[in-house]
Amino acid sequence: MALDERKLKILQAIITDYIATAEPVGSRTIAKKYDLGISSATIRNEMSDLEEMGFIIQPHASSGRIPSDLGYRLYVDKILRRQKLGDEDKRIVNSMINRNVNQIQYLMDETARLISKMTNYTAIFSEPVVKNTKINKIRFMSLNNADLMIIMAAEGNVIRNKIVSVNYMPDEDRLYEISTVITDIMHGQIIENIDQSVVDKLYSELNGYDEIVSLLVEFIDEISKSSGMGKLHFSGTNNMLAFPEFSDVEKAKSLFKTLEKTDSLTNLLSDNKGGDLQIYIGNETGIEEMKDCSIVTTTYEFGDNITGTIGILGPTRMDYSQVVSVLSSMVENIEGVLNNIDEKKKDDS
Amino acid sequence: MALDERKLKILQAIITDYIATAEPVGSRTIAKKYDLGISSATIRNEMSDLEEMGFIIQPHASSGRIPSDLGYRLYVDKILRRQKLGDEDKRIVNSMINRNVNQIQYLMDETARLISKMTNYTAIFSEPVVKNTKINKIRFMSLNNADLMIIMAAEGNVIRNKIVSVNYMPDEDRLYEISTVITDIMHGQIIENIDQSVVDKLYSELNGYDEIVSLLVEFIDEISKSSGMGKLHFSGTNNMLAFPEFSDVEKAKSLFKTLEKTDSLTNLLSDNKGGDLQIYIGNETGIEEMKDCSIVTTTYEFGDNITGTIGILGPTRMDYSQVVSVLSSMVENIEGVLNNIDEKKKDDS
DNA sequence: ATTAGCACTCGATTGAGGTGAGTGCTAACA
DNA sequence: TGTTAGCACTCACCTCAATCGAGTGCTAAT
Repeated sequence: MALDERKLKILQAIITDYIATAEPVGSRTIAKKYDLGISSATIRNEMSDLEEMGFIIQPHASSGRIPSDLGYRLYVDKILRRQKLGDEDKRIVNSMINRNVNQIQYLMDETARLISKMTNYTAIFSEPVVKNTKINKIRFMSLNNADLMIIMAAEGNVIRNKIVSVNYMPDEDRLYEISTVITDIMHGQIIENIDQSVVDKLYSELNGYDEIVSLLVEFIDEISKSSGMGKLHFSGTNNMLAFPEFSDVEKAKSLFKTLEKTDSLTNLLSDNKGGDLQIYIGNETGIEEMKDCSIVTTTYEFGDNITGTIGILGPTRMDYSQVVSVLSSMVENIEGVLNNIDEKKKDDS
Repeated sequence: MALDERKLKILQAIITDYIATAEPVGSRTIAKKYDLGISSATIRNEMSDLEEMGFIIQPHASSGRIPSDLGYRLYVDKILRRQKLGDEDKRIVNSMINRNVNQIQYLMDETARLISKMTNYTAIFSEPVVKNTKINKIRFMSLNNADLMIIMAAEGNVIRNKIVSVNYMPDEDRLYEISTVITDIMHGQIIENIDQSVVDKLYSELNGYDEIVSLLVEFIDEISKSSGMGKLHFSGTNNMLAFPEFSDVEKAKSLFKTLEKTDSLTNLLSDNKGGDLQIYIGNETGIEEMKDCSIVTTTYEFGDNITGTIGILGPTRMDYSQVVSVLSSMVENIEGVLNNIDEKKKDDS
């Protein structure tokens, strides 16, 4: 059985309608609402074929059809075309991004909020991963005579800090000198690749400050060991409650629980090895509780390193065309900003 | 009509049962389950009185009674006695707190998570408020030749930082000198009280660095102006979905929406002017969407300054005795830790 | 190949009883 | 005079059957 033009059009009509209504779509509805020039009976025949091919499903005999995961997949692969963002949206995105050029964390947070507002789905992003990036500077700041804050700045203004307790606290000037020495040694080093030779060098050049060096090494170690992906953040999870798919509180609760223990989700997101958008439909997510959900992910990067993943979570009947266009424009914009920072960094002495 | 011992006992039985079941409580249930030595008919008479006095409500004629806001209020004021935490809980709390002694933000976050886990309600806390506290140190860190990070450490290891763009970037040594001068001027100043004379002093002693000084002043200004209360954080909002009160998705959605726009909630929390626990029952919250919820709040403080509020949100029929005991023990523990930090600070030169 | 027509299916809605938990009232009792 | 047993009554909720209607599959005509 061939998947001709007409079948595709009918499938598209079913998906479009189902995205809007969340109700099974019948042949008559399509004949009336979508101007295909054929009667409901013909559509019925075609639908019967589409069902046999696995693109649509009848929830129960004698009800309309809903798209299957495979149907969405076909839609995404064959039919979906990227739309451009509207002017209004563009304006909002730009103003948001310009206000936050300096801090990636904020930028991502705001981006997620914006995405969830624009799409009414849930935005997910992983914190920028630091371990693949280069160290820029290390500084110390004594908070009192026992607590010392270690501050690390990495590529792209990514900041990490930790407060540690020390037995012996050097005075401020000495701390500054130490941090200068350390920065000299570590500047430009890729965090993950720091090995014993670097550590040895730190110890030998900073004789008498073994305590601080060992705390620093521990700090770097923690960052390096932190799982391949940063912590996940969500925005607009409440939006999920608006979908009839989750009008059953039990279902909503189980979804939220799944979102909370993030490991499986983290795996999913880290699956995207850079490059283009990735779309997981229904069971393709591999997560039982998300069989009625789809996730669209993409990565944002700068320099030579992938820094994080960003994605949109919605019901399987989500408006893929909107989601794809929003997501890709956002990433484009973010990367523009990040690369600007990157340029500036390269000028640095 | 007097509120005698027996009426109180009946009220307590109604509340206890309703907390457990979320179902209206009838006279026969009480006669059977609670050993009050009187018949259901007598209880009915007493319940009729209690209703007349406004402590309980009949959702519809001929159903059991449920406690009114006033009833819970009476319960909280007259009947409630603090319980002690169990040993297991104590162990968990202590190990959590010891792992996080250094960073208040983390400490609060973990505390909230713990509270929501222990109670199955929702924990709320406001970020420590900095503006009433004293500045400890100011440092700068150049990230590249255009971006400068300003770091402020305040009392109790509260850290704030901001990345700003500068036209002229002094070299590292000079930045260090500048920060030393600034710290000399500002150390010990209460953020909110910084006035023009201090600002003038900064400008005059740092001739030639007007740009950086003005950015610093702006930064301090932002912190000082930031509303009287820090950003709100939640933990365990999903727990609310488990309560039959919110088995209607619409209700859950409206509650979550309310939590998102935090202004009214912030007002409520900041109402607690230090001191003891405060309990808002149902409409006492003054928030329409929370008429079925109660909030128990308290403040944690150290030094001479109130630093933040922490609270528990649950349905009006929440287990007040548990909530109160958990909350007060947690705060006791937190304050123990914070005051330790404080001690250390005082030793600082 | 397409369409109109028709019988059929089955989920959703509606309405009528029935059920049971609970009340209020009254009269009897200690 | 406070307490209790008994009884009629109320009302949310459940169940079951009838009905409705959106939708299908099949067949025969175009």
